[in-house]
Amino acid sequence: MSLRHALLGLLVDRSGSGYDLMKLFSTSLGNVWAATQSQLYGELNRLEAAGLIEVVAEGPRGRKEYALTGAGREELHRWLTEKEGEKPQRNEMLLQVFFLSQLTKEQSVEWLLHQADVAAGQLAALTRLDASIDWDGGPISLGGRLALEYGLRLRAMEEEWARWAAGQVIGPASPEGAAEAADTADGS
Amino acid sequence: MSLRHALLGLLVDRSGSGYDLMKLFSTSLGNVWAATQSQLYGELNRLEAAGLIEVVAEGPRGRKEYALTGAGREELHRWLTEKEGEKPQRNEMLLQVFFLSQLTKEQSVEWLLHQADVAAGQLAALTRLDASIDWDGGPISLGGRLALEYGLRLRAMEEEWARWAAGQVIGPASPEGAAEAADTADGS
DNA sequence: GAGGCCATGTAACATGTTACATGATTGT
DNA sequence: ACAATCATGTAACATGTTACATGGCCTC
Repeated sequence: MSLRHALLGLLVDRSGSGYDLMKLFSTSLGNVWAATQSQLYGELNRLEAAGLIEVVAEGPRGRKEYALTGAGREELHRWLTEKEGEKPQRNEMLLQVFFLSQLTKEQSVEWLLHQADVAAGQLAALTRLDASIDWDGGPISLGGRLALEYGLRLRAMEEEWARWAAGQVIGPASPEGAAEAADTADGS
Repeated sequence: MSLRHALLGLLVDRSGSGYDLMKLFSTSLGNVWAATQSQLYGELNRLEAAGLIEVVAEGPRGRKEYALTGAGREELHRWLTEKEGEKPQRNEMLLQVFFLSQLTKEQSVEWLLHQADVAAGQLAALTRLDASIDWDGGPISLGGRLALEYGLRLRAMEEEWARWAAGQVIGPASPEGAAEAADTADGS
């Protein structure tokens, strides 16, 4: 139930409407937590019913501007300090890796190099994002910087891993791969 | 809908009952894709209704042993070769990082070092797992090894990142942190 | 015959996705 | 007036979680 906490966190130091919050999910925050518009408005209503946020202003087009209540601030703090057990993990890419043997060696290598390219592309996108943000002393900026650095390290790791894995598939010594033996200069 | 594909993948080179498959999810495969017993039995029935698997034997206690059909094998292959757009990402730990400024510096550092310990523990667990598996020529073993290596690199990265992040929180130069200034020997 | 494992399932609920619906306001 | 953007919502469906229900088989 972390969408709830994402919303509380965003409302900590500025009030905003669902529409405002949506824009944050589509940009910076979307890199660590995704949410659809549909989900967001529903959750805002539930948060208000639970007394964790309240409407502090109403604007044109039915705009409702929300702010944290004391209870909301407490809940956010509780969530940040609790230690929880490990959550179930899911990584579709790794699931596919598990069953990579269903493909031919050539297909597997191609697949892994594609993953490397995807990771490289994500790394480039994060690098661009990094350059585009002015890291002045905003309140979210420390956390944002740390999260971004995680992303940079993660994608770099993924690219390296995928290229390494492609090498593993080809094999430390692949004697039967005669088709691609263009050069006979492999020593030792 | 990847639970479906996880089941297809597991049934590729050996038939098995829901109970058998459950055990795989609680051990090796559980590291990349989690599933509950409840979900699993439901999905098996749906897969059979869709003609992707079939009951090849019935045993005691209502045991039903499933095997892939041709259509199931095709679907698995399709899933492995399709290129899909990026899925919504969610990482609760990073979400918390985003809002770390709600804690004091001391609390933030403690929190980050705790994350480092968690990652280190996971790394140790994977290392133990690695040592316990005999990597003979099983059909799943190549994919399993690659996935495990990903996990090892990921957790190592996470630990390093968390320790680095703790350093960032303390600050490149923290003039007002007088309490911990035990040594005055910081050069430059 | 009793306890432990084998084996499958249902029900209630929470969370997330996709598509659609509705309309106000602003700028040109 | 027209389009773009602002703004909130509902409905149907898919996926995932937790708890409970039911009973057969095997070994000691």
